[in-house]
Amino acid sequence: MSIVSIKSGGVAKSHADQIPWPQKSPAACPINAVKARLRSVGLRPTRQRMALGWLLFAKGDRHVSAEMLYEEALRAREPLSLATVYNTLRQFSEAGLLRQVSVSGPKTFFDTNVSEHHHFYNEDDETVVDIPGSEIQVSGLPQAPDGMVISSVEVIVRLRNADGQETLTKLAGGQRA
Amino acid sequence: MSIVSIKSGGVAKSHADQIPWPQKSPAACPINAVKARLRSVGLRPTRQRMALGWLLFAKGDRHVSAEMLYEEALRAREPLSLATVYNTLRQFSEAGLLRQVSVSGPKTFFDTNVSEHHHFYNEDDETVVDIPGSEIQVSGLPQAPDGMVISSVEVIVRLRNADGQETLTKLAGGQRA
DNA sequence: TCAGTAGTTTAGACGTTTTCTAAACTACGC
DNA sequence: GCGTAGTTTAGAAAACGTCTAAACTACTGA
Repeated sequence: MSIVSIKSGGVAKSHADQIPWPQKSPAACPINAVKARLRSVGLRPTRQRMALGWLLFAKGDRHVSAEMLYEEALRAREPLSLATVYNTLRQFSEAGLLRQVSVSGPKTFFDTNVSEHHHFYNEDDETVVDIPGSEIQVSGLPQAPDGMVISSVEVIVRLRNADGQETLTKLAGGQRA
Repeated sequence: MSIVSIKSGGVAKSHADQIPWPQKSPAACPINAVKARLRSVGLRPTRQRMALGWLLFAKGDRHVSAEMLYEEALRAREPLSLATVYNTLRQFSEAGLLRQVSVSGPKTFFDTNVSEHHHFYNEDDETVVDIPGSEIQVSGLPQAPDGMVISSVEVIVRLRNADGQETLTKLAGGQRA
């Protein structure tokens, strides 16, 4: 549970920062870049972690759940188990390579963009999207309570269909009042 | 639905079991107030819903999970099933009597304060607390994407122990890298 | 290069949280 | 009261994630 130092400026910004990621330069071999990244955070570059790292980081910003990533890996003919996907997502998050997004749906989402930014959450289809740009600002942040320290600040903007269709559908559905 | 927002001023929530419905009008009997509330959102005032409504709304602002509320109801000698608690929490939320809090832990939390305010989430003991006061402000809110409408804006401030003890303990635990 | 070792993966069992099902029950209008 | 639609319920089942122990593998040092 330590997304530890994504923020708050100073602290131990893992070695990952030293390795510039989405490279345009064709010179740097992506495979080696993934390997270097894993090494830099103390994770052995196994076949499975390389494959997942590749899927996660080679496509720019992504919001994935364990199940989504697992299926993607299978489609890419990378045999691995679902347990490995769960382990890997957790390890990547703890290492600061990923960030967990606080949407309280049934699934846990991970974001490959660990820099400061915020999210739309579409309640109707349960998807997560970055809020574009960076105009959004949180001011008047409170002190953390005694003995505690702020580990992250997240803004979730929840969205619904404008016409409320989905909501009505849902209401009409199951055993509701 | 606007009897809702009772501001808690650091109130000691020790044994508020006897504290009656917090309201100005002495005429209205608390029981009837719950009943009226349920009726006003189109829910039949059954024994179970009355009991849960009472537990939820008679004590000021609360953050409850289904399990917590279920146990509380049992302690209060209100026989009902866990399924009813889940159904009721969902129905109350859909009716706007409660608000779901976006903390992506294993449990879903519901807040009896549906007015605009934000939360601390303690990652170490998985508790939710209101951010006191209302200095916190979100500016530069983006437009909702086409066809969508903003249903809520939530700020989650995640907290950790300052010394990182808990985190280290947890790390030492399972099968980590 | 090779063996030892510590870290990793895996299938499947398991735990927890939540939803579903179908039968019994109940609030409410007439 | 009666009928009916809305509710509740226990238990089954689903969904999500973690754990276990055995097999596997990347790395180290010789």
